[in-house]
Amino acid sequence: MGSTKTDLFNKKQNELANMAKAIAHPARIAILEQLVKTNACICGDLVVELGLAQPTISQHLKELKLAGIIQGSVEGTSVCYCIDPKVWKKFREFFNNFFVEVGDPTGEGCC
Amino acid sequence: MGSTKTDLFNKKQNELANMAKAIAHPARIAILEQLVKTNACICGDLVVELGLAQPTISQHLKELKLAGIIQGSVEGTSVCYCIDPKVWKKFREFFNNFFVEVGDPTGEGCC
DNA sequence: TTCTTCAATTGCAATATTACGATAATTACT
DNA sequence: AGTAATTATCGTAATATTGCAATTGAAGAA
Repeated sequence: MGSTKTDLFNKKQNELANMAKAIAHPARIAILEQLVKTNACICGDLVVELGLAQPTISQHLKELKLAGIIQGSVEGTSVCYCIDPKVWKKFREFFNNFFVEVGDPTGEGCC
Repeated sequence: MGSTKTDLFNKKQNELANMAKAIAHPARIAILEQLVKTNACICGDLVVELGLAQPTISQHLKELKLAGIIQGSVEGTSVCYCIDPKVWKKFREFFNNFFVEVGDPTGEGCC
């Protein structure tokens, strides 16, 4: 126990769940916001911006990289991170498709 | 350690992270899909639909209810669940606002 | 009341996540 | 080589999540 039974669900459901998990932490949201805001890449500035320790930031970056939503490239002694626009769009579409317009005839749910 | 340092982040970031966490599990996504699909409410049918044990489903429902995205009301011996359209829309907007269009001049990130 | 049915809660085990100190790895510069 | 700067990884502790068996709770039917 303790681990998700992914085999019970279809690919889309697992994929969307993983996407949600990738952004299910305020630090990772803050990182993505920074990367979008500054358009280009930053690196260890993130450690200063957010108040978390360097290993913690590094770990969050790793998870975002694993999810594919960011890229990192070595730039001298520092590392430059940025959004992967392709994957970003994929996220955008997945969440958009999931949160379809839902009818509310009564305006107050159904029960 | 082990717990998120929510005080380092602003309200929007924490709120969005919590929303993401609410749907960061394929079972909860499957539940929401069912509720949207059947429009009206189901209840213990969810236990049959998904292959998880009754207490597990109950726990996922509890989390979704805590996030506010679903409502439950007693209907005889069974309980009827449904989407809260108001909160659903809020989720929709939050994710939509977060995943803004991101420019990709080169088409391949920035690093 | 007793029985049945369905859902919530409890208690527990397994696993995952979050955070950080300490340490390594990498690159640039002397 | 040695040093400084920056990031990744390791190891560990604290907490959170997932899942279910067993039980309890609540509502209707006998």
